[in-house]
Amino acid sequence: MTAVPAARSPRRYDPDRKSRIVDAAIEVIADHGVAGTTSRLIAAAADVPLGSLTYHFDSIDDLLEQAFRRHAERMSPRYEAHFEKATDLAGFATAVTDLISGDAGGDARDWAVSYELYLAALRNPALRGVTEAWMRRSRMVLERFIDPVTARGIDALIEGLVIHLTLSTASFDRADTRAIVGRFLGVP
Amino acid sequence: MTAVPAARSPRRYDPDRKSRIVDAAIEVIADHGVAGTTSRLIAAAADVPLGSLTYHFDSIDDLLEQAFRRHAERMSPRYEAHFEKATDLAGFATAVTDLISGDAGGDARDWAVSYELYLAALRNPALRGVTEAWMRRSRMVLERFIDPVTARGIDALIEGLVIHLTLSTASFDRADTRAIVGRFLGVP
Amino acid sequence: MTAVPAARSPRRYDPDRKSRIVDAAIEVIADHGVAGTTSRLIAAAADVPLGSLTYHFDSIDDLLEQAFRRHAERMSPRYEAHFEKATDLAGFATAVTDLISGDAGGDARDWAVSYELYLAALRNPALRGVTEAWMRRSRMVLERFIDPVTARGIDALIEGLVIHLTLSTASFDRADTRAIVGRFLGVP
Amino acid sequence: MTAVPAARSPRRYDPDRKSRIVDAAIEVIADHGVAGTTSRLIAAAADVPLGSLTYHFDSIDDLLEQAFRRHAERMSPRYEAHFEKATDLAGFATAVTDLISGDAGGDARDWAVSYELYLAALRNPALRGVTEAWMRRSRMVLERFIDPVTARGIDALIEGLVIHLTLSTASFDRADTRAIVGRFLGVP
DNA sequence: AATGAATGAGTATTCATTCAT
DNA sequence: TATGAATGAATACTCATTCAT
Repeated sequence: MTAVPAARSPRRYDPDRKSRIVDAAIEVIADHGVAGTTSRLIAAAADVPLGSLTYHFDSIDDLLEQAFRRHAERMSPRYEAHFEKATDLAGFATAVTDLISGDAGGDARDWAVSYELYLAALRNPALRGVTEAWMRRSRMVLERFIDPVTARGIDALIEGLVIHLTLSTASFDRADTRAIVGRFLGVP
Repeated sequence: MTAVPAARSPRRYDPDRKSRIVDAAIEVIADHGVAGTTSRLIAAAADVPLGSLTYHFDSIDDLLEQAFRRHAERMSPRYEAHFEKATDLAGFATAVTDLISGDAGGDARDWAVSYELYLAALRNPALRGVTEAWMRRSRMVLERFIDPVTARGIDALIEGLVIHLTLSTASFDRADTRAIVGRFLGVP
Repeated sequence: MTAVPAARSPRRYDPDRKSRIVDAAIEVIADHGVAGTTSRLIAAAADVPLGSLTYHFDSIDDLLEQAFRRHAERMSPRYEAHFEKATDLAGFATAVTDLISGDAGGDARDWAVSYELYLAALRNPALRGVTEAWMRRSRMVLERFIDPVTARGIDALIEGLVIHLTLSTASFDRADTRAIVGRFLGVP
Repeated sequence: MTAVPAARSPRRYDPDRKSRIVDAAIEVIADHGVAGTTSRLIAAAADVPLGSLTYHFDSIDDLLEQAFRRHAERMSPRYEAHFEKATDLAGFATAVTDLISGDAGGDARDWAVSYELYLAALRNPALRGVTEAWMRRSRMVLERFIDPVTARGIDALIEGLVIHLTLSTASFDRADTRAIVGRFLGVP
């Protein structure tokens, strides 16, 4: 006697839905920043109903945390791979320069999510673990080529130069970047 | 038993109220981040009624922009003053180290606001002018001691080290910082 | 002495809530005019929480549009039914007179909503379709008895007389109305 | 010792400011409707400070009432003048047709304000006097040519036709209007 | 006499979250 | 298990009006 003859649920058995939501959250953070990220935007990006979010996650903060965690865990291997082929200090300097100049895989969106993560971690201790792990892994890669203190310096240099590069509208000369890196490493 | 008319803060005529609101906004950004900044928080921090905000500012975005602008304009002179006393390259290296180690005036809150500004500028072109001006002034200070390319490197190094320092729970050795800076400047 | 938790209307599952809100909006427009219609008034009239309005409607303008649409669609059949029983021109003249004098179903509130619709349509093109459809249907009814040009005249006459009747505090003689209508139709 | 050397008040001695505000209110009603009319819009239109409104008027309702009153008092003489030159019934029919077709002075904005007045009067008894006076004067003009009952009919006919003409996107034939008027007056 | 700064009640709307189904 | 309707606190913002100057 009821009108609708069933057949509506368009997505039964959707095993990696939870994972897809996390990916969607990363995209939304990249596009709108944490400040502009809402449940609705994430649900829309993941193409799932709104209720699905609070079903799979305790809260939106929980979801954001998982999104940041995944982002960091995804960046680390890329970072590592980027330095894989470098064998000597000159090759390392080139790899660092590539990374800063954006010739590597990581694009502006990825960096933006990373900065969102940094800022979020500043206020949310639960995210400190994520940033610490990320920094530790990055530094371990760098320490394959240089001593720990210099690694810390190079790490910071990369961070700072990418930030300035991202913010600056003025063009940035690759040769300058190479010179800065070379100067720091003692590799002209 | 009826409602107490009580101390209705009779704050009429309050000349620099607008300015106070901008200051309050900077404080709220420092405490809660842009993502957590609301009209109510700012109004409470400035001790003004809610309506006062939209009377003095076109929108909350307008207010945030003015807050960031003031923050940047307040930081620049401090930055300049910090390097005032340095005369030679060794003194400069010490000043840079002081700045990074937080031995200078700028505290963690100031840096936090700066990073919020960076992130906001990433999405709001209106703020690009603010970040550009800030970076230009900083670099001009550094160029009193070193060539433009090196200045760019030191600028980035400061940025990156402060970020990592701020995020890291692990302690950071001042001597290490000095070593990194010295290495970059060729001042052991 | 503490706040009474009391009868928190546990109205979950309320199938035709959306429809009820539209009806409530029509009532509020009738009572307060478009100028005095607010979300809160509509929500109160429909006995739903405020958030329910923007859940079901994109905006209050969207809701008003749907309310006007429904009003027009509700009036047309009544209009048609009113002329159902008329068979000749004399009967038609009587029906027209009844309509104007308020002896028909439509009451002053209905007319008020119609005028609100007219005024709203003057500024909101999206409502033009509603008024056009309404006028087309009304005229089609009248054209069952008279030629299109005369129908246009009678339509206008009804409109104008009802407005004046509604606004006038002075009493209005039914015989006068009948005389006017008869004069126009050539039915003494 | 104070900074600003006076010389600021750009509008001292402004005797008909109050009158100008009333005119501005009429314009704002024409442009935005009563629903969209605000103190700020009126003040801006009159180029006076906001405080000037509540200085000269008890409230915004008081101002609106005066605006409507002036509008009606401005329309009546025009209405009268429009029929001045008509001498016989045929000339009268032409004048009525002109009025409806918009060939007379009154433009769409004036009619819009009139309808706003009608609707406002429906809910605000204070405005009834205005609409009554307006209708009385209009009818007196018409009664120079026709008997009171017919005048009432013609008055309503004009009202209704103008409304429909204003709302209709479809073009309206002047000859049709003339035919309708002629039919009513018995002037072919 | 005149005003612009100030106010707080009110506006529509957004939001993360709840919950009956 | 999964959802979409539902919620109410919170959001930014508007408003007519007040009032110290």
